[in-house]
Amino acid sequence: MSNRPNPFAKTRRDHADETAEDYVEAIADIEIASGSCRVKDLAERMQVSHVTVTRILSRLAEAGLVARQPYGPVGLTPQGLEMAAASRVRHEVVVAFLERIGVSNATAEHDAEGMEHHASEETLAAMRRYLGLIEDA
Amino acid sequence: MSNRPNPFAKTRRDHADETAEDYVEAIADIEIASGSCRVKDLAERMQVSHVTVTRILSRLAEAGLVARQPYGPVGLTPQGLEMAAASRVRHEVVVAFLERIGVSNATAEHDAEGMEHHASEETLAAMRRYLGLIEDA
DNA sequence: GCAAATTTGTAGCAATGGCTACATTTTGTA
DNA sequence: TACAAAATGTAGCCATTGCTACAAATTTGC
Repeated sequence: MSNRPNPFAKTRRDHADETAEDYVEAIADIEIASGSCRVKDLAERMQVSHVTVTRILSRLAEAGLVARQPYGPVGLTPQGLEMAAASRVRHEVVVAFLERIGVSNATAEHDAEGMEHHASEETLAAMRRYLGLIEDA
Repeated sequence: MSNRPNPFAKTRRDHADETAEDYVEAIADIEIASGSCRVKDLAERMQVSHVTVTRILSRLAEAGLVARQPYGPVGLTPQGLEMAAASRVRHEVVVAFLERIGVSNATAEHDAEGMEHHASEETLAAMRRYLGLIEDA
């Protein structure tokens, strides 16, 4: 049909949460790749100024996701690590799924970055099923 | 692998453009469903206050996507109609695709609302291919 | 036709995320 | 060690998108 009363909405509400997930995931990646994560690393990765990174890190620190000292490296709290793990799983599922249907790795990585925040558990389950990661009907 | 240098980024830049597409698409839908679109209709649909709608419409009007007069109905310019058509096509592809892999209609509609803005042409092409809408390898 | 209800507009506040410019701290190196 | 370079922090600006509260216009209903 053509009607879509309001099945969606809310889509543009939780950008802050998406940002938190993106940063937490990036921090985990950078720590793994480089041993430690610095503000500069995040600024390069997110392609924003170090100022923006600093402000967002402050908010994440208040939220208990990130731990750090002035001029020091950026670390994740247990809560942050948990979020990073969950984000990573979702990211990898979406990337693998896109690649499976024929999308190049580069595009899959790019698109997944934005799509992973909007894929519900039901959709992720469907993707896993398609990938053969689970067996149920 | 574990490395994702910066293949993505930019994801959280163009929220304003996403908003424009969402509103333009909603306006087209509402016009079709009700004959005309009012500020109040958009407020209900987007689940925000009428104030937010009014301000966003002002911006869209400046951008040449929307045409309207004070206290009057909301209309789309030719440019707005074009954007709405493109958005609708993408939306329908994503919804149909999600349903095809086993996602319920309600969830497909919901998830598509957020995902459609992050699906590149390459990914949309892969979805169409999967749906059998195009034939090329 | 006029009062009440509904709709829309405007003012002004908050949070988020961009930025530049400038200050400060740390690091690296001569 | 001392100075230069690099990395961070801070101040302050802008745009976007939420909101409530209040004003004005439009529609409805009697």
